[in-house]
Amino acid sequence: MAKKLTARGQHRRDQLVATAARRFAEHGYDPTSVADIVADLGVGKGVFYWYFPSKEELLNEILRASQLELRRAQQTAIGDEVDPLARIEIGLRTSMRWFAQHRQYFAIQQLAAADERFAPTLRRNREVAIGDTMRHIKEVIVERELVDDDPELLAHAIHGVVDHLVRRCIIDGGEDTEQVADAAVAFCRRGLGG
Amino acid sequence: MAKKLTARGQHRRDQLVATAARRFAEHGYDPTSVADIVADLGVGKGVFYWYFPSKEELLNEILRASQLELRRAQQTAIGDEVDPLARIEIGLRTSMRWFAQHRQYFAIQQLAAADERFAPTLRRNREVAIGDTMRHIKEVIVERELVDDDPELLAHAIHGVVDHLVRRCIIDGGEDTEQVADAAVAFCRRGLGG
Amino acid sequence: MAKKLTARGQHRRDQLVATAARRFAEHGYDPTSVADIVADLGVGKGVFYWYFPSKEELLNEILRASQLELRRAQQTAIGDEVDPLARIEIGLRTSMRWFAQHRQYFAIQQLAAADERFAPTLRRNREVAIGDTMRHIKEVIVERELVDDDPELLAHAIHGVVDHLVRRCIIDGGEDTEQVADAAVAFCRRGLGG
Amino acid sequence: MAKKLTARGQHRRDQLVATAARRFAEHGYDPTSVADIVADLGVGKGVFYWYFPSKEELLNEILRASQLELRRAQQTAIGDEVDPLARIEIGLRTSMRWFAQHRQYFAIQQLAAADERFAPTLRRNREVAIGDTMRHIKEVIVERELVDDDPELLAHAIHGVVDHLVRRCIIDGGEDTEQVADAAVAFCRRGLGG
DNA sequence: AATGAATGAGGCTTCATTCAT
DNA sequence: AATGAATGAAGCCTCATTCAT
Repeated sequence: MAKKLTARGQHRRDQLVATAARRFAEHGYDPTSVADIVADLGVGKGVFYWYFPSKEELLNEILRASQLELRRAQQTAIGDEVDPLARIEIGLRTSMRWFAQHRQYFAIQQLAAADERFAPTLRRNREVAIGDTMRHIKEVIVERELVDDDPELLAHAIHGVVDHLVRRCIIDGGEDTEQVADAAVAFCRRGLGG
Repeated sequence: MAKKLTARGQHRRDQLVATAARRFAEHGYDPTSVADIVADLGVGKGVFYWYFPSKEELLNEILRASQLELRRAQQTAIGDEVDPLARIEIGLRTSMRWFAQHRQYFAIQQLAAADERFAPTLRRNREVAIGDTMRHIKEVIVERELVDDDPELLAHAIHGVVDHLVRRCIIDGGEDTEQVADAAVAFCRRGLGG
Repeated sequence: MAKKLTARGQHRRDQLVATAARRFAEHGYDPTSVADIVADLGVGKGVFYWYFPSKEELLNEILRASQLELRRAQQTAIGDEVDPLARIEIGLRTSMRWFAQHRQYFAIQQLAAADERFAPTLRRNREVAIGDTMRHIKEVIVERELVDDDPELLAHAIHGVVDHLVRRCIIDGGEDTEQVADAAVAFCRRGLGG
Repeated sequence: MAKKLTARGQHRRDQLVATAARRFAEHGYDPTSVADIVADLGVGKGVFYWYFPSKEELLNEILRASQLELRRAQQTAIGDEVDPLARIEIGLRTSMRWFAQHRQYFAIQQLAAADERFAPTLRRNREVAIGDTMRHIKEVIVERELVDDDPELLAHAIHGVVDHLVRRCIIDGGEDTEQVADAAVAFCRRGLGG
């Protein structure tokens, strides 16, 4: 599937992804042309199609890759923590920090969410993410015998809190990431029946 | 500014707005061409430009008009209610019901939010909406002597709750509007220090 | 051929001609739309086509009418002057004054001269004008026995002087019409062998 | 600013300029569509925009380039001639021959002169050309102590003679270029006080 | 691995003209 | 006489994609 690339080729490819991600985040998907992207790097148009089959597939790949990165960051941070509530807290804090540091990926997700062409990729991403959170929540429910709660709904609620606070408070509002994360953690712990 | 329109003209114009809104909501702004819109109505392309100066301006107008409609619905529902907390509750319930019934406008707002071309219009809309809510919140703060709280932040929080629950629970999740609204009201009343 | 018009109709028609002439002179023929013209008068588009069969025909008419007017002014000024050289001088002075006072018609002639669609009308106009001048010149030639000179060439030369001095000195340069006319007269009298 | 072009690219570009110049000269600027130009060469529409940013800019470029060419021809012809009057004569003859051989550029200048979109470029061109002539005239004035004459006015007069004789006698009238040039030279030498 | 060149469909918009009322 | 509405061809330009070198 994936082409073998030389070190130089991998570098070029990374440059293209980074440049495209920046422009997509700043101006949107359709308003960003392939010509814009390659012009930013000062290379010819052929380069783009050497590394990616199409502009649409590039955005799909950005969406998949960014989620993969975030997920790895979460797994590394969680390590072998045994308390499920603590794992949720770590995951949540990691998400907020990661989006605060990679704002273009947050913007790209918002933009893709309003575009039917990327719905399948986003749906798959969301299912994975919700599944991760749900596993922790189920353990919490078992531990605390909260048999009436729907773990999927709770997972959605947590993601909603993260999503909204990142956008309005951190990105738009410029507030301190750690403080906002503290508030989010407090809210979600209570929300999970603390 | 606004052209004089006959009854027939007003009807055509309304048809164009409705058709465009539906297609924008379903497929996005850029993927919807003016040709698509007029083809849906079986009229010539010139018709579009008789009523609107540009495709971009049409979406701006949809954004402004939809907010105006929602606001009127809220004002009618609030009537001369004197309790500020009750006014907030009515406004919130009205919003959720209105978006549940006019889902295309919700979709259009999401789509515009990811597009720099519509940022000015959305910002103006948001300032008006936040201002409305803030007026009620300030009265609540005075009544309850909650001098430490920032009314603007609280207003944002309330709008965030409405926004998110409408999207994930009502539109995506298909849950019952009144039940979701009950939850939102409960949360926001507690959030305002109830 | 020509429609019977009420007094009010004639007034409307004159307004349209004047408005169109101004816009043609200022912005050119193609860049001036019928919509521009009627909008200037605040009337509907149908009005234009009530009075003129097409935009192209309107410009043709402006060209013919303006030459007719200028010619009448010359004939009135010449009256029954018997000296052919004096008639030429009067015609020349009248031309320059008339163009100085009706600059839009000068601009329209320049513009039409660069447009093949109006070549036939302009050619007919020019033939009439050259013919007028030639008649006087022939008398001069007979009187002075200048049998070697070509009256048509001399007529062209005179028109060239008028044309050029009007454009560069009067219209572009803003110099005094009478002084420029004096110079033109002196030059042409010498040019005719004075 | 200017793109790097391969030999093939430069050839294509030259073809486009030549084709466009011919059509502009024959039919005018607005009546010539980009589709016409590329169809003449049997290439796709995109080719045009690979080489030029817009149709308007192409005409501007033609105006600038043609004046540059003429000016070079004059400078080459003048060489190191020391007599200013002789330099004026050489410049004038070169102009008339050049326009006789490149009639499309003469037509394009006329057409641009009636179009406000090209006024800035034409003004700049004219300033350069008038400046060239003025330098020679000033020397003539110093040599002959003609302190009362305005060099700029005289330069305009000379250009007017060239302009008019080229149009009416050479292009329209089909007369012999050298004979017309002789007459122009004689006239201008006398005009400069010979 | 990369480039400049080319394609051609399709997008937005304009406009002369026509027509029902 | 006049209007608002409509038409649809045509214009300029963009762009994802392909290709020869």
